[in-house]
Amino acid sequence: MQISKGVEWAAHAAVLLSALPTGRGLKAEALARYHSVPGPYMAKQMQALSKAGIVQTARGKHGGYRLARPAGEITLWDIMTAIEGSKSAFTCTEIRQNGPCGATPEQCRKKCAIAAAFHAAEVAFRESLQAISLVEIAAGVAADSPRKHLRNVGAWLEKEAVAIG
Amino acid sequence: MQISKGVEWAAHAAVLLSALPTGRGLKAEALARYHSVPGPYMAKQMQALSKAGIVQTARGKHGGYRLARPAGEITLWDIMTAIEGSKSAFTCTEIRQNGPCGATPEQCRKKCAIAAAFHAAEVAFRESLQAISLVEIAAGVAADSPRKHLRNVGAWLEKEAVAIG
DNA sequence: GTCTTAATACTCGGATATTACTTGTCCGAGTATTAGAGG
DNA sequence: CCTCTAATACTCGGACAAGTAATATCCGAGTATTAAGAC
Repeated sequence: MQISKGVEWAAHAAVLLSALPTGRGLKAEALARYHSVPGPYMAKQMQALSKAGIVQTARGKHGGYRLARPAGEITLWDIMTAIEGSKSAFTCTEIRQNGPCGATPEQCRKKCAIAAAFHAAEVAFRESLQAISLVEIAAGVAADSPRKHLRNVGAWLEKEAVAIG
Repeated sequence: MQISKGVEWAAHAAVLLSALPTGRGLKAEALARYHSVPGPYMAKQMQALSKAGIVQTARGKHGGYRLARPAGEITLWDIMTAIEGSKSAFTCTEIRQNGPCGATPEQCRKKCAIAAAFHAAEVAFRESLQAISLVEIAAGVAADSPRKHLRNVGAWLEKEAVAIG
């Protein structure tokens, strides 16, 4: 039960992109530099977000990443599944069918009770994350930041942002 | 985000132990044989349950494992944390403090908004699992099993069970 | 001066090593049985 | 025949390899710029 570190990076990167006006973006190297994380691995996470349709990309000299849809329509669950994959955390190997008292096929119509309990818990986890979009995250971050810090971030973004149509 | 296979095995083993009357238990080899899983690895999971205080052990010739408390007081969350450890799935590395616009220490009084959202989701996950005890699992399994199968299991348990004081 | 074109510089994308962890296995520590010898 | 003792057989407990996935990295594919050359 371990969430990949890439999820954290991708989430922070997405929040940063959400601070940009529509039509502007950042290149992978800038996203990595902003948080002082290894550039190539950051790029790998951004590729995953791209394949999941969360960010749009532009190649070439003025290339970079921008959000593919409004920040309010991108949840933390979207980002997590983009990086980790959408397979469920608990995988039932149906060991109830094994051994001297193995369950008969007709008993297995219904899902194994243990698997069902874990899947219900995962649903609760998913719904909690689906309730949080980049907008709420950005608002929370802004509320905790002094005005001076927000100005610094704004200036940095203005310097690094590129136009992506 | 992957739950160890050992959690599944330990959960099934605990449910099996809950079917025994108080004061009786099973040895690790029997638990493994019941589900046709590798014996030594099954034993490893049982050791984890033992260290977590979920099962009591007896060594020696008539050794084995029995539940340490009533099945109604053992939840799936207990079993999962016993195997996987109780550290949270999302680890915040505080990358918001890095880079050219790193957050100042006073901003970090409050938890990072992203980490807070993930931890809230984990709480929902945990509470869902804490609501399910071995009793509910056993009841669900029994409801789906034909009478004949339950008799087979009962006979097998009677044959393999050992007395553990 | 203007248009075409080819070279170029800079970006993303996928394939490639390295490390950490889960999975699977082994041998030593510990205890009730039990066989045997002595009383 | 009973009791004490020591050997024994069987269990759990922690230490030890093998396989797999996460982490970190590199080089090739693709595009806007741009500079040169022809008209």
